[in-house]
Amino acid sequence: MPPYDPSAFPPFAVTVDLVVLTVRRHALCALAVRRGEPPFQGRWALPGGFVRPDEDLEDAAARELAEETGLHPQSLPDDPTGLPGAHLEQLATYGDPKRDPRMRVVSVAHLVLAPDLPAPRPGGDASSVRWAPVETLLTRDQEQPPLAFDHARILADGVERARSKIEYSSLATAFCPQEFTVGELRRVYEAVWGVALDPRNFHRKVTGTPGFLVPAGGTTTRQGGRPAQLFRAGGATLLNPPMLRPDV
Amino acid sequence: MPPYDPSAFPPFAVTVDLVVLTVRRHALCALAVRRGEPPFQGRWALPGGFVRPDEDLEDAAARELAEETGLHPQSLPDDPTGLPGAHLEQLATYGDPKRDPRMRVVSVAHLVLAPDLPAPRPGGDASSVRWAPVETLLTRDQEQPPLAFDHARILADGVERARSKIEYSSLATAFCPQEFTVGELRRVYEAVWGVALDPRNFHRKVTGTPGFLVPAGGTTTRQGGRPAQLFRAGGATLLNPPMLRPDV
DNA sequence: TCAAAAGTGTTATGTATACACCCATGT
DNA sequence: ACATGGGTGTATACATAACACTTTTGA
Repeated sequence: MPPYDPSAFPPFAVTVDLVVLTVRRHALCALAVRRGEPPFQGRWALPGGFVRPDEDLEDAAARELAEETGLHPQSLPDDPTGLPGAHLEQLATYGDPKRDPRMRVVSVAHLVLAPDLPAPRPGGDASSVRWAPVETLLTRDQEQPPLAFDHARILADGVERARSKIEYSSLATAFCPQEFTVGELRRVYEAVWGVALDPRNFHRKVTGTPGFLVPAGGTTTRQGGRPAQLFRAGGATLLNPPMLRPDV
Repeated sequence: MPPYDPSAFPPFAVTVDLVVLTVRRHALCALAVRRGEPPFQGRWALPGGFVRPDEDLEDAAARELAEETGLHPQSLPDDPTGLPGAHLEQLATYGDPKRDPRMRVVSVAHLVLAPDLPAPRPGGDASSVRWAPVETLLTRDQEQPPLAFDHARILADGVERARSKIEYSSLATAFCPQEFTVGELRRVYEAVWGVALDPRNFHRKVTGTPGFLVPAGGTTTRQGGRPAQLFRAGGATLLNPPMLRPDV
C-alpha cells in the first residue's frame, strides 16, 4: 500500500481537548463543560473543539482556552482584561476508532496549568462551565455519571502529568498568582499531590534552589500569621535536585 | 461556531511516524528510510504511514514497525521468526499546517526502543532502510541533507524522551538482548547519554535497585575480561531513586 | 494572651562520588 | 605475565527527614 497518496487518504476529524487544571480551596480542580447536544447530551466533558484547516495544534488549543476562560498561554502577553498567563503543553493524542460514536475523531489533548481564576464565563455552545475537583470528575456514582467520551482517561493522564512534572520542574508556580508566598506554593504541591509536606523543610528547599523563586520585595499576611515574603517565579525551569514526592 | 458538526469537519490525513532507536557499536542509532517519491524524493525520513480507518493509533504504529523491522511491541509475544519484543510508546503529535506541502497531515509520532537488530529488511515502498547514528541524521552538511518534513525535530524529541526516560525507568533494558550483563547495560546508558559512567558505582546502583535486574543464572565473557553475570530485566518499571545523569 | 503561620537550627540517616583494591578470564 | 573487564570496600560530601525552637502578625 503506497503511503501518502493524497487522493485516497482515509477521512479523519481532528480536535483538541483541554485538561485545564487549577488549585482552588486546597483541591486540584479541572474545567468541565456540560454538553448541550448528543452524544452524551447533558454529561460533563472537557472543553475542546475542531482544529481549523490552517491552524497549528497548539494555536487551536490556545484559541479554545481563550474562548472558554479568557486565559492566554504564558508565551503570549497577558490578556488586556487583566487575566494572567497560563502554562500550555501538548499532553497526548487519543485516536481509538470508537471513541466518538459518530465518526473517526482523533483528539490531541493539551494540558493547561492556570492560577485560581474568577468564576469561568460560559462560552461557545456549552450550556454551562464549572471548576470541579478532579476526584469528583473521576468518581462515578448516581449523582455523577462519568465524563463524556474517553475524557475521564484524558483527565487522569493530564493529572498524572501535572503530578510528576511539578517534581522536577518549576511548573507549580503556574498555579500561583504572579506574586505568592512560600506557603502558598507549598499548598499547591499539597493539593496536587494530595499529601502534607513539612513547611520548614519545604521552605528551605525552594528558597535554596537557585532560580526557582526570586524575591518580589513585599510581604503579605493574607494567609494569617506572621508576614510572609512575596516571591515571583524565577527563570529556572528544571529543578535539580527535584522536589521529592513522599511515598510513590 | 458549534463544534462536532459531523457534516462539516475539516479534512485531515492522520499518519504515524516512528522514531526507532537502538544502540549499535557504542552509538545511539535510529532507523531511517530513503524516500522513493516526491516530495523530498531521495531524502532520508522516519518510517511511517497512514492510519487505517478502523485502526487505533498504537496499532498503526505497531503495524508499521513490524512492516519495517519485523519487531513487535513488548506487550505482544515475540515474533515467531525469533525477533525480540521492543518498547513502543506514543511520543507527540505534529500538526503544523505546512509540514507536508501537499495537504494537511497530522502525524502522531511514536517512540520505539529496540535491541540491536540484524540488518533491517527493506519493506513497503522505501527504496532503502538503514540504521544511522542520531548525530549523523541530525547534522546537516553537503553529504547529508536534513531529514524530510519535520522529521529532524521529531527525531530530536524522541532522542530527548529516551535520554530522560532511562533516568527514572528501567527502559534502558529495552535496548539490551533478553540476557545481558551489567557492563552491557552500562554501555547502553553511556551511548544514549553520551557520557562515561563509573563502572563500579553503576554496578552497585543497578544491582542494588530492587526489581531492576534479576539474575539469569549464567555468565559470559563475550566482552572479554572476567566472566560477568547474566541478568534479565526485572519487573520494576520505575526506578526509585533514579539513575543520575552527570551534568545536566 | 493566644492561635496561626513564617522562618531558622540541629541532628540522624541515607545516597552519591571518587577511587583503592581484588577477581577471573583470554592471549 | 599481562591486559581487560567484573566486582567489593570505604571515606567524604551532600541531601533529606524529623522536629525543637523562635518570630511576627491578627483576633
